Amino acid sequence: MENTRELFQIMTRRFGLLNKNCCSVGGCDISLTQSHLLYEIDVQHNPSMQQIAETLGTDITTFSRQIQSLIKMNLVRKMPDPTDRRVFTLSLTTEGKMIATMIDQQMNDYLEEVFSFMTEFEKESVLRSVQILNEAMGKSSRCCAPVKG
Amino acid sequence: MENTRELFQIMTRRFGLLNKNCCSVGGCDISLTQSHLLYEIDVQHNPSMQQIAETLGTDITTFSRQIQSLIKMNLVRKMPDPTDRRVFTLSLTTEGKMIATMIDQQMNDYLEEVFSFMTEFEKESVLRSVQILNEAMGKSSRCCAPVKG
DNA sequence: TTATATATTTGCATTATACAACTATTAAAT
DNA sequence: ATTTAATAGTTGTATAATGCAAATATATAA
Repeated sequence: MENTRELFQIMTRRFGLLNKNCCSVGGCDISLTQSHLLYEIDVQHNPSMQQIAETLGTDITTFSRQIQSLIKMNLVRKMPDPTDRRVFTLSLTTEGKMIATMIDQQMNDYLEEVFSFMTEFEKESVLRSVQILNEAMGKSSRCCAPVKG
Repeated sequence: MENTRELFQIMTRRFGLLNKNCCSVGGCDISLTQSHLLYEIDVQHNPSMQQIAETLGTDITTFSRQIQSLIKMNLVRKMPDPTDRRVFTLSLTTEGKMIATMIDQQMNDYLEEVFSFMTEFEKESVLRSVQILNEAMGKSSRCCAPVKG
């Protein structure tokens, strides 16, 4: 009775709920979207606006405003690229880095709790599977290459 | 370098993108949220408004309006519960059922494509892992029990 | 039979989102 | 070199999504 889509539907919904809860840290109220921005800016090395917007599949105009509010919150810095004056590169401020780390920590804590209901063997298998899944989705032409409306 | 959170972050983002693309079927333009509503109404047996709203972690007032628009699109039916006149039970119309089935089919197609990049063994392992993950998240006190703001 | 709790809806305000049009800058074409 | 085309980003405007507060209707408890 449980088809493949059902399995993944439930999983993504649960992660959605998890994420919803996990982003308010240290008095700073971060939305789910914002936490994804912080995460991605942290991971990539001085990315441009376009880069992050594309990674996240967000319209650049929406993204521009999202960044504006993160700058206002003093979590993100926007620097003009010296080699191309059209481009701005993004980075986290000290405070932004701190918040990103806290969210990361909190998510890992949550995941640890989830893993506590598994055997060590199951945990390894799940981690490995997520990795495999990510790679496969990376190869797919349909995932991760957001087709604009 | 790839910590646990990172793995899951990437996975959920990719699924988010996948979902974004997969919900416009048969000329009918369904949003991601709406597809989740259709799915859940389909799965549960004549659920009440509250039931679905709670499952999805959506505020009941938002949900009320979401249902209103699905009714206007003739995808969902709302019937007064004979045993408790405060309650309305939800069900899919024939058309709603059709759309839900088409989305389900499309998602399964996408997933099949993703699986095509794996060995049969890996696929089995991934499916099993998602199942384990869902069960574990179900047991967690933090997932799936959306704590309101 | 009054008080309290539950299910749902509407008023209102806020936020998120995206398309179109704009500016500024760079790269390509001739 | 100079016009043309492409790229990066911002702002105007409109629309949709969301949620809190308050209201209505019904059910349950005191």
